[in-house]
This record gives sequence, C-alpha cells and structure tokens, in this order.
Amino acid sequence: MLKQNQAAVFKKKVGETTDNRQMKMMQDEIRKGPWTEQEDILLINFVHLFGDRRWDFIAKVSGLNRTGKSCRLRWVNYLHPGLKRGKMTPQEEKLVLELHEKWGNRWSRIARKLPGRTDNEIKNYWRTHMRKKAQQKKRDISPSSSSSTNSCSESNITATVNSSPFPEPEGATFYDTGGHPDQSSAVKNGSSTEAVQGGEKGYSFEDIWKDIENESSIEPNQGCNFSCPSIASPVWDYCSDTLWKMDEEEGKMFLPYEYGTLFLTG
DNA sequence: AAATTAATCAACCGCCCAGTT
DNA sequence: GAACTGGGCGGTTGATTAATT
Repeated sequence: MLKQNQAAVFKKKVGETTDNRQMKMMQDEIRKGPWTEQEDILLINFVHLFGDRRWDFIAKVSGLNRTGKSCRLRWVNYLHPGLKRGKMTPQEEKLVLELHEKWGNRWSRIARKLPGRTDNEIKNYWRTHMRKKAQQKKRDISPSSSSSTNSCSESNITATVNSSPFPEPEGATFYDTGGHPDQSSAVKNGSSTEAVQGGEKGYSFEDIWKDIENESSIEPNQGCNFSCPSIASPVWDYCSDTLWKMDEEEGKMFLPYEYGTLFLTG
C-alpha cells in the first residue's frame, strides 16, 4: 500500500471523459490512484462527522481533491470498521458459490450476505476462482493432463458449481459470461431474483451462518458503528492509537469538529 | 539469484437508477 | 414530465506480491 502511495498521481480530467457530470470538475485537479494514510484518516474523520452517505459533500468539504465516488469506494472497500480481512473461510467460499449460482454477478447483493466482505472482494475472489477453474478444466481436457489435486475447499466448490453445469465456451470463461447467460437481462429488467431467495438447495444456509458467526462477531447489516471494537482495517489500527491524538497534537490539520459545527448547524 | 508467470487486490470507469428541482 | 445530480453497481485495469522456472 505504501509503495503504491508513492506512485499516486494527479491527473487532469480534461478530455478524459464525456460524462457531463464530470465536466464541472474539469477545472480542478482530481487526485487519483492509491490513497495515502493521511487521506484515509481525513476521510474517516469526515465520515465520522457527516455519515457515509453524502460522498460528494464529504469530498468537497474534506479538501481531499477526490471525487465523491472515490471516497465512497475507499470507505466501503477499505476503511469501513466492519470489514473482515484475510482469506475467505470455506464456509464463506461455499456461500459465495451458492449465492452466485442463484443471483449471478450481483456482487453487492452477495456481499450483503457475507458480513465484513465487500462486493469488490467477492468479485475478485470469484474472478480468481473461476480462472483457476477454467485452467483446471483445460488441464482435464488435455490428454496429457494428470488428475487434479485440488484443496478441500476447491473440490467442494467444484461440486457445488457443477450441480448446475454452466456453459464455458472456448475463450470465454464462466466468469466472463456473467454466470448465467440469461441473468443479466432479467436483472436489467428489474425483475431480478427476489423470488428465488428461498434457498431450495439441499443444504442449509443457517448452518453456514452459524459457522460464519462463530468465526466473526460482526452482525449482518451492522452498518457504520464507530464504537466498533473489532476494527480490521489497517488504518483503524493506526487511527485507534493516533488519530484523535493527531487532532490535538497537529492542531488544526483536519479541523473536523469545527467543520462539523459549521455545517451541521448550518 | 534473476527472470518470468500467476495470483491478488485496490482503484477507476461507465452505466444505471432513484431522488430532487 | 424533463433535466439534473448523487450514489450504487458491475466490469475492467494496473500495480504489487508470491510462486515457479
């Protein structure tokens, strides 16, 4: 992360997009690329003050020179106190696969069922996983290939996915097709998949939930809770020690409460 | 030990939708 | 009802790290 931070760049927005909404930012220099710790701390402060909804406002008021979207993404994917980090547990893997089978690439929706995991994380996981699977399949098809030596979780996964065989045309993996070929249109039409939420599969989600909850004290849909005791994000480790101290020591560096008073009281 | 390849993850982009004016 | 705006979502990219040759 810190190495990436060194490479953070400013980019001119001019000529980069035709999105009208971004045209107004053209006169500004919008910071892009990896976030620095200072930015993280600043963002945390302002989310603390204004909540995790008004991203454009936070982006402006904080002086981050980031877009609201960028702030939101950073918060949701990295800074949110409820985030669980580290490898997916077998239970989580199983749940992801089960839900993906039901809902396709509805990552945010799937993520809501996995407390502490983000849509981005699940998406990345799935991408990696399906790439592996595609490669595995190639090896299986190849006559010179030897038998697979998958891990325990991997074999479970394969079994689950294979319960509903998906087409994997040459050159396009299952992931590339978005899971279910007919899913995207249904989703676009808003008819989506609420109806299939019942979970008619032969295995119990409650069991999975029990397992997951045993491993993590995080409640589903917990939301933003700043008394959060189980902060997993690296910056929170840092913040818990130094953030509020810095406010005092470095004086008006962030000015969170002054801003807060100013804007909250109108 | 160096080079190459694969895996992982953070971040951006563009589209869409819902709410507001 | 049309235009505008903010936020959410899925897809994609690029940088970094780990594993392999």
